[in-house]
Amino acid sequence: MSLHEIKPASLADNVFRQIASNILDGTYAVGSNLAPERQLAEDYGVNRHVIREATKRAEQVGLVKSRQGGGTTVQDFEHTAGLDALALLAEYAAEDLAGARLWRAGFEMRAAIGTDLARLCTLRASDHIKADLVAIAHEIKAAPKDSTIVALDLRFWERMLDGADNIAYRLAYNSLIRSAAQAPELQLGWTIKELESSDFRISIAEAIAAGDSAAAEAAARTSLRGAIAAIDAAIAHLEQRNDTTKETA
Amino acid sequence: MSLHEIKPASLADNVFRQIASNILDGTYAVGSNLAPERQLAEDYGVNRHVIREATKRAEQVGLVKSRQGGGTTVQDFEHTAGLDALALLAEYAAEDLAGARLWRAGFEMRAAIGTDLARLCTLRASDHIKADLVAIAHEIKAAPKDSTIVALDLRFWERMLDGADNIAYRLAYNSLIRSAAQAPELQLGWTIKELESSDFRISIAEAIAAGDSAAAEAAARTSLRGAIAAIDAAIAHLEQRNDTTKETA
DNA sequence: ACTTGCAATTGGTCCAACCAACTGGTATAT
DNA sequence: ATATACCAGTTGGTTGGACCAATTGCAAGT
Repeated sequence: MSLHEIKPASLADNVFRQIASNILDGTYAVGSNLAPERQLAEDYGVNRHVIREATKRAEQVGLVKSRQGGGTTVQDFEHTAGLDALALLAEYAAEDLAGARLWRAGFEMRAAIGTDLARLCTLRASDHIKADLVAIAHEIKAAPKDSTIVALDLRFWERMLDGADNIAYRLAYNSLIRSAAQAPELQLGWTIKELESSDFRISIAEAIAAGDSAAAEAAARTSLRGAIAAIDAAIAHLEQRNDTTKETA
Repeated sequence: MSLHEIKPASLADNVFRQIASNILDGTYAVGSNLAPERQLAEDYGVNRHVIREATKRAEQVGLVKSRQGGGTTVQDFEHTAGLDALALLAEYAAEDLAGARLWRAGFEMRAAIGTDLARLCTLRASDHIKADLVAIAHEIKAAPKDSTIVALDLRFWERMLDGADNIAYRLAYNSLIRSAAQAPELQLGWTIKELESSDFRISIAEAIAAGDSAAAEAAARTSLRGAIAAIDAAIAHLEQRNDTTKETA
């Protein structure tokens, strides 16, 4: 069993999470000001420095913007926050329609990146890396369908990132992983669904090893879109239920 | 002319930048500890709270990790940082080989996302948005090739993001924009090169409006890879020059 | 050689000020 | 009456010093 890392949860950490969640779920309106630091300090019962640390982190993510003398303004995170904010969104997302849309967004991005990763890997990866990919793909096929397979899949991706030599993809992938880590059980479910609908990455790895970038791209596309159809179905179902609820209301 | 936003550059801001740059360029070895906060405070000639604010921001980005009593450790940002870190990398990147690779990485990701964005837009965007896209595409064709065209292109993307309804792409795009903003002149150059090699987004917009997702995808792919070839050429040139330098050394 | 335990180190938090930019209202000048 | 200038309050930025709490490493004891 893999215990979750114990979260230290410093005071500033907690305050940051609360502020972030209030912004992300719309409790704090865009354009409005946060309460003054001194006020927040009193409200949360902590020192002002703790508040400052939290708001500064929020500013780093792009959730707020502070101006000396002018207060701290809530930003429109959809226009100001970077991909790092996705993990925060995932943290507070429920298992509802919004949550499903979030997962779909993440998987769609994963598919797009993964497809290009396969192409670039074919063009740039060393033979050593290509051989590794084939080996890992076979391991995945043989692995039990629990967290083991997720871990192996991560290794596969890691190797793809090594081979593709693209720092943007690498960092984006880290962001996606962080987001997915917010709901490990969902991640396991969707990942297995994705792998079931393909031959476990083998076709990707072999196309890369064979130097056929078009085939690698196609294999990756097919494979990585496996889970998306399932999520789409879940979304359609939730949307339908929502409509029904509205009608009966 | 558009003046750059005046940077307030608080003390913590400066410290953060220095720490970040030292980590990103490898001056601070991965796994090593930063100097203690009290020491850094003395070194930089600022209060310890300022140092804390800076290191906390660095921790938020994934550059370091602090443990009470145990010091602040430099992380391997390629494995711990998210896409937000790309803008930091871009900030300190020179116009050399590493810088060119960074730009290529960003444009490759932009192409991958943009291609899928076009596909999703075709499937999900409202007629209103689709009409907007066509209109903007024509504006781009008529626009003068200076910062005007970059601004218009941003609007085009913004509309694509609206239509595709994918929050991950939206946030990733923000990260990319932030990175590109670090070198506006380069951005202008590559963007024009990209637009020159296509018919100015019009084929994308029309395919989307026509509801032909495959055509939209293909048009986007073709168009968005325009600049990459040029960057590839620049990289090849720089690599060759590097090799020559080594030989003569 | 191993364990135990204290003491130094180092990040986390608090308190109490003061500085500096911004905001809004009031008084003054036109 | 409008516009300008100014002042005082608000609010983020910075400082200094102190104490708490987790970690680390050396030293004493077995």
